[in-house]
Amino acid sequence: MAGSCEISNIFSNYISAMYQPEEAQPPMELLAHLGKEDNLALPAETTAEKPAWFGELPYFWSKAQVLEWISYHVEKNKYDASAINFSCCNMDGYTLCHCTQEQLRLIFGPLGDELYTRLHEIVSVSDELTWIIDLLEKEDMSSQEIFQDSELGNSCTKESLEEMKSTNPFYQADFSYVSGALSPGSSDISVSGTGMSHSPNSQDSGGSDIDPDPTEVKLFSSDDGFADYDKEDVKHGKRKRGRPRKFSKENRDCLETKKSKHSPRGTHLWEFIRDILLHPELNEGLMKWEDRREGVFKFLRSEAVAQLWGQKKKNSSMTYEKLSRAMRYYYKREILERVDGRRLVYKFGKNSSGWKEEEVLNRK
DNA sequence: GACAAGTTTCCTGTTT
DNA sequence: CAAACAGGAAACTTGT
Repeated sequence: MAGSCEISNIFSNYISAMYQPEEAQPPMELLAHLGKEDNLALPAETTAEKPAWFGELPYFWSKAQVLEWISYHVEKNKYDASAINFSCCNMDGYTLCHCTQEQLRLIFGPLGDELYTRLHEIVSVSDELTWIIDLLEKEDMSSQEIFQDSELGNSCTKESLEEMKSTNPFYQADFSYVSGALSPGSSDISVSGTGMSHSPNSQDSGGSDIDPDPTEVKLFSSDDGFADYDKEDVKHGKRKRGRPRKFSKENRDCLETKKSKHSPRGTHLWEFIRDILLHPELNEGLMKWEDRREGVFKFLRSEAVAQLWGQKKKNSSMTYEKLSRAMRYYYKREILERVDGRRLVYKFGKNSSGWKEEEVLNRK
């Protein structure tokens, strides 16, 4: 997995590149819409000098940003910092996000609860970004328990926490090492893998036609109960046209964990595609630029991309065929342009944005 | 509840 | 022949 700084760049890049056209939402607003001015927004006069952690999601904070964030809350709460074991604060945002409330309480005492709450308020705005976070999570899933992540070089190790358990007066409860404490609803997809994790193969040999990759597609495939609802009906003849209902609202609510009431706008297919292309380090050979300047790109593993899109939309029956129909609708709106004679190749049109190198760089 | 936007699903036919 | 492309038609989801 990439270092956290790198990911942090990816992330800010992602945020800034995202949903720019109509919404024109700068990152600041993205976070500020939390509305609670005391948890994020700073006093008006300080906003010219934003703290390092502001404007980025905690998951991607560096150690320095984490420290700054902690200091901010220590100060804000007039908390007696002498009670804090700062040797345990040497963690990056990734680690911080994985701390349970108990762990934070263990490290920070009563302030831990406050930190936990604040942290997750910030994190909860990241719903629209969770597909990337999910990918990162899954990439990491196999590799370690986060507190042992030598790459991150955290001094807040499992051992040190264990040790604190016995010595720290704040310690009250058991904790597990990985809590998956990201934004609520971020992982209700319950995937066991995207098929993207560490597949050094990703036959970039120019063809998607080898796409199928059955093992991989199987990984995507659904346990979520929506998947095959229609196949039977199709076989047996009549089936309503168009998208069938999945479940009644009640049933769906039972199956899904809580999700923010209105899923954020900006989850458009072309943006999803663009963002995959903008983060080759994350897309692991799903797609590639054919002509970066011109915005020409190609699906390398079309079915895998479709599955990923399906995951994002919680629709496990997504296929490239359906995805491509949606892509074709973009021709009329000039979000995409046709590329004749080339299979699986598309081109961004004049009504798309955020993919050009200048645009991406300018927002860094 | 109506409406619009953006898909999603299905289908038939064509091209590669 | 299979896979991809094209587009019409209709249904669905979500936000306003």
